[in-house]
Amino acid sequence: MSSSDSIPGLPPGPAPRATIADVAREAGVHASTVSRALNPATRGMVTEGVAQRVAEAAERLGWRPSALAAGLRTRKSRTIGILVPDLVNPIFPPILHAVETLLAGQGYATLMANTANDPAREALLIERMATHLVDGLMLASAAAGTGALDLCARFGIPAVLINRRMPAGCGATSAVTNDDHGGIGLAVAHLLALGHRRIAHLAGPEGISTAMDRLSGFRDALAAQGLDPDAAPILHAGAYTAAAGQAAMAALLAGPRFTAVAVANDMLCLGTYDALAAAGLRVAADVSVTGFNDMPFVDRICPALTTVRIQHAAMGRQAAEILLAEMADPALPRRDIRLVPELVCRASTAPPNPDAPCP
Amino acid sequence: MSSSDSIPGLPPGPAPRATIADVAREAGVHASTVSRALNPATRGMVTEGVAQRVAEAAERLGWRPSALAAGLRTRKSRTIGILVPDLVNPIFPPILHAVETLLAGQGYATLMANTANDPAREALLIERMATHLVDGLMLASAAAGTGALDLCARFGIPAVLINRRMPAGCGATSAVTNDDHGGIGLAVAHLLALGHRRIAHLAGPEGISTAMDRLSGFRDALAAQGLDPDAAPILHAGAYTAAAGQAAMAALLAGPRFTAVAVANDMLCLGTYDALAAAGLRVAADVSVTGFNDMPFVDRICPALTTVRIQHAAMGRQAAEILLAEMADPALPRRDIRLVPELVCRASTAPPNPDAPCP
DNA sequence: TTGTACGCGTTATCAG
DNA sequence: CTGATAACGCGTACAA
Repeated sequence: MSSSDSIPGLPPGPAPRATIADVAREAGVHASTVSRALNPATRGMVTEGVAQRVAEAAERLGWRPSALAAGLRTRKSRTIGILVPDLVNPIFPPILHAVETLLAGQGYATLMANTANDPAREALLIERMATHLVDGLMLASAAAGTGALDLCARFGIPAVLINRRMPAGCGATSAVTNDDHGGIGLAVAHLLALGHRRIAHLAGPEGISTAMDRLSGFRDALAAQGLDPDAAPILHAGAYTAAAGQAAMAALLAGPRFTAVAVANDMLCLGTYDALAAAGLRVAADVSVTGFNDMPFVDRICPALTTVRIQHAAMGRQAAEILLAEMADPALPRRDIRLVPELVCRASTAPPNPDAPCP
Repeated sequence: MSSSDSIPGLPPGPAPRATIADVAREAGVHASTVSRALNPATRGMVTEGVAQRVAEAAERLGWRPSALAAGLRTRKSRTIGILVPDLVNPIFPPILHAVETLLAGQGYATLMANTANDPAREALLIERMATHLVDGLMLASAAAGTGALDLCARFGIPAVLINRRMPAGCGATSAVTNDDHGGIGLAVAHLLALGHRRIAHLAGPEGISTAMDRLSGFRDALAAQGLDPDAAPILHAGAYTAAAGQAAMAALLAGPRFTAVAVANDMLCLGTYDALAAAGLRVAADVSVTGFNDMPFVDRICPALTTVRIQHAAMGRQAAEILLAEMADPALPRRDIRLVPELVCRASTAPPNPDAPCP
């Protein structure tokens, strides 16, 4: 009975896919021999001549192993999932790109999904990935607490965090993040060196680890220079969006005076530029602005943004490497990688202008 | 502290996945009944009470169906693949985002991969997706001919093209593209209305359908106004990158004079800006520039780019809808959707300046 | 070195 | 309406 016979009850598929049994028949060997001959790990168990015959037969029939059948047997899908909050946020594509490239090189397929920062959606997607038996999961979106990690644990899926850390104590998961604390310090040091003393901080949304780390880095950097962090104007934006940045910056401008602002995120800077323009202030000339991320094209905006560059690609690559390593050996100690950022000086910062308008 | 670190009574470590047989035992029915009760399509075949008991048992055991086992049986993985040339190119994230969102809503998982515009890599990735038994494939990267589509046909995988069309005659595949021909016409009409008569075209790489369509649209738009297309300076960039744009623009500037340039792609415009600056020319004031795509943040560059806006998200959404429809009914006629673009006027275009320097 | 036998978890079919 | 049974395609102890 040939496997290409139509199976009663199943719709007549257009493609009569060859199975391992077909290859076995074609090569004049048994199916298990085919399996051994074609699996690199077990090729040694078979005679050179047989291996060749099998390979030729497989080629002739255009046979492709079914990852589903193999996975069902091995409990491994050679598939890895990655969850990002919002693909349209330009910091994620480079990460995703690096991840996919590395995983593809190791023979893994990448299952991608957007959570839209919605915990319920995130949970649903994780379940779906569990259903698809992903071998590992990369979370760039675990903003809303430990729910996602709990799910991974329940499904027994190895996980790694990207650009996010859980609160201290929940350290059972590796994370690859940027050194946000030190990064914002670079920006503050730069502003101080330019002569600024009244520096504001436009912080990210409360509860997000990058926002908290950058805020504390900002305060510590001021304190290190003998300035009082409590005297600095500080405001949290509602989200990492241009609109939220504009609103927050407008509010900041209504408060105590400052000559420079260290912003927690490039996207917020776009709104910051708008708010300054609306207030009749010039970036750099009247108020210096620093960003964070060095996302694509901020070197092209007007004026070019001085910002803290994150190693996006390295982040994705390292996270993927760590995940693969922990999949191979779950007993491996968890890691907490902080990549070191770098300040990129452009045109949005300048010495304080004593003649600047009000703020 | 995680809530799931230990379930009392169960051994810690790798999660003991429940199977359908466990649920059947728990609910006191047969495995087939469980399958029927939990599958929305067959729920009607079981008693209400039984369905409820089964659902509860499944919930109690935390059972998740194995997509692998189900797929092995049904020959459907509820997974769809999407190939993009380069995730870092900002036109793709919105497309991918829209695709994933729509597919997720229909219960599909999205397998994503970068081809890096490498046909060999593309072929490998398609094979891998075939291996994973994707139910359909979306190709945003079929630049190098019909090889990809041949593979899909051989594996019997329904496919849809995004932002790319095959040469006429290869029309066995649906495609969702932008109306590139008409789109560049909008840009040319705008430049003509401003008073420009010597308009150049910085074209995209030869052999890419978007580049060819935009080029012919450019020529037709000139001809429609009684201008001679053959007199217009035209040069192909080597790739859709800023660097290629800069090189091509520099070459264009060395040729016959023009007061405006319709560029085939926003990314090329970035290089165009550089080349103009290097030649001591001001964008808009000396040479008007139009782009194509309206990719993120070109409204923020200096000067803000006048460009042709593509409906990226709609492109992804429509393509996904078409793919799902054709998967459901392969006999459906193939479609060739052209989305209509829109001109966005910003600051990179102005009336011709008679006093401009040389070009 | 190769063949045999079985199981991975699910669904389709047929019998009751 | 439900139970029993047989695939789906492959990997792998175990036997030969």
